[in-house]
Amino acid sequence: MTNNYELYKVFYWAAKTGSLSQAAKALYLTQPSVSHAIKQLEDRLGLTLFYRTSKGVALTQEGAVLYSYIEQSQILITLAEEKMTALKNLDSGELRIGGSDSLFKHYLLPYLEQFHERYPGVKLHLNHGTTPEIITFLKEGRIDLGVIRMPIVDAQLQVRESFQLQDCFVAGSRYGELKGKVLSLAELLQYPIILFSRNSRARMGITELFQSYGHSIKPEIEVGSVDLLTEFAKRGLGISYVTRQFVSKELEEGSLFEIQLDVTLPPAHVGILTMKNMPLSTAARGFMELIR
Amino acid sequence: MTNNYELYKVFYWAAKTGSLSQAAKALYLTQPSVSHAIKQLEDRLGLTLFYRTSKGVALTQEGAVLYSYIEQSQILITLAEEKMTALKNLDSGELRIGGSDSLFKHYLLPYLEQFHERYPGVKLHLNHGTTPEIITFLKEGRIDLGVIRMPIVDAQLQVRESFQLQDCFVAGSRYGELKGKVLSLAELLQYPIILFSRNSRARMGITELFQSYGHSIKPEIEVGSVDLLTEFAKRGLGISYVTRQFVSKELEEGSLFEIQLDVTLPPAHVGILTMKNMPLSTAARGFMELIR
DNA sequence: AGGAGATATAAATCTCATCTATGACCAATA
DNA sequence: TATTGGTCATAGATGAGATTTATATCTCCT
Repeated sequence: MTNNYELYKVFYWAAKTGSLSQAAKALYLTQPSVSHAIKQLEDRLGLTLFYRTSKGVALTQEGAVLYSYIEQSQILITLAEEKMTALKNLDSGELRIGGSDSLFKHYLLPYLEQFHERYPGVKLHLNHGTTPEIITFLKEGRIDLGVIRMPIVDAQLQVRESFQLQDCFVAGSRYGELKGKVLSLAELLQYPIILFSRNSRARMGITELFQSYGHSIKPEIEVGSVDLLTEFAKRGLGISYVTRQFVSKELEEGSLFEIQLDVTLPPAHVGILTMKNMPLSTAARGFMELIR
Repeated sequence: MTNNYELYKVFYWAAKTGSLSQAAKALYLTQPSVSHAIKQLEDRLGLTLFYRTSKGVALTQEGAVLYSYIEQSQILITLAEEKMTALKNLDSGELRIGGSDSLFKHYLLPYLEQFHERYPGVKLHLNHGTTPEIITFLKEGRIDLGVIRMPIVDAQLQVRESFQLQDCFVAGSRYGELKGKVLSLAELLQYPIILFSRNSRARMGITELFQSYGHSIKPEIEVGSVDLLTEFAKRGLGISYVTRQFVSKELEEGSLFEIQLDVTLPPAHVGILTMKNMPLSTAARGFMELIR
């Protein structure tokens, strides 16, 4: 059955308008073309589909049966095309991003707001998780892009470096005497240290750094969120290792201050992860462009 | 939007099989052809529909949305094609016949039985009515064919003469003395006559016939069905004017006998009516062939 | 390293959908 | 009754584009 589905479109319009000429107009064809197409369909099906009269065409019984099916089919295709246009124009669709809590809150939020304002039809799905989880989500196709702390080495992933983050140690008024001083790592370790929980990338980074200088950093307190790091430091429970940009408000208002060190803490980068060799959804592409 | 719906068929199979090569096989095309078609569809929609991998293709988010619509659409087309095949083969469909009660019962019944046995999937619709009603039904497209008593003159109708009917006068044992005799019309009119009701064709025919011989026939009793004509004659209420073929059983068993006349009653014909210049449904064509 | 599978690309081919031109038919006018 | 304006059908010419063949590229698996 090498049926050309194009014929059904012609049939649909002929039946709908009750006129081959009108169908031709609707399809931007000529009347003989439509006439020929209908004849072809009739030949292939082995049935007469229309009565031809001097003022148009009318469906036969059998044509009417066919129409009841084809009409639905055509409506679905029309809906599909509308949906596709909507997806293309970002009037519809969804954007699924994976990232850590803190990155969402402190880094992505303004972009997400901006994106949502510009494309209110696109649904946002934010998936929180650790870096390995994010990568798994990405590989399983459950998110369109991941936002994580660099570096990442994975052959399947496309990485785009974005924003630069600077980590630092901060304290509250309880340790006010340290303001303005420059501490060595050994001196710093005299004070109670508050770090993010063990499995985070920032934690791993700072642990390695201290080791490379011959020190071992053991936190007094371990917490599970950036907010708690900030809160604990403010209340004088210790010195927190945080990302400077994530506490800029506290630094400005003076509820926290940065501890100067005699070594330079290496900057970290935020990386935007996508699957290599896989096309981005239109929504994801739109978002990538926005944060460029 | 000069969208070739054929592309959706290709898309459907590519998505369904998850492989352009397999889709090509299913569609009796080559792989490059399918590859090209998909690319074209993607270009027209402005969206990427598939991820290409080394072991086939997989739908993108947007492709999956499209598929949800197209799948339904294609299924409907498949169903439509199956239905059309069934209609063509008379595994399905309906046959709508209009006719008089007596013609159905005495003339059409065996054909209808035969037709139903041969094409059990075709539904039969029998519409009873007078000749003018039948013609109206036909012109309104409510029946496929009409079975009526000839003659009919109507430019819009196609008439096919069929069976020949012979009308005659019959009586029961009450008038046994007439058996074997040959009566003139005048003699016949001495007896009470039972005729079919005024609007029937048979009634009009016999009235005209008597008039052409200078007589006027006025029935003692008028009835509305052939069955009553028979019953009344049997019970001796008068002499009924009936179609010989419709009372063959009674003539055989002797409960009625035919009255011989000195004039010949003209035979009537059964005509099969269809609309001129309008294609017959497959079912109707099948039936016409059967009763040839 | 090589083979077997997948898809992509390029250029040549040829089908067949479409067009123009015309005919035939019908209905409603003048 | 002839005319006009609408319908669909038919025939032949044409050209766009679908399809094919041949080849490249890539990935996975042995």
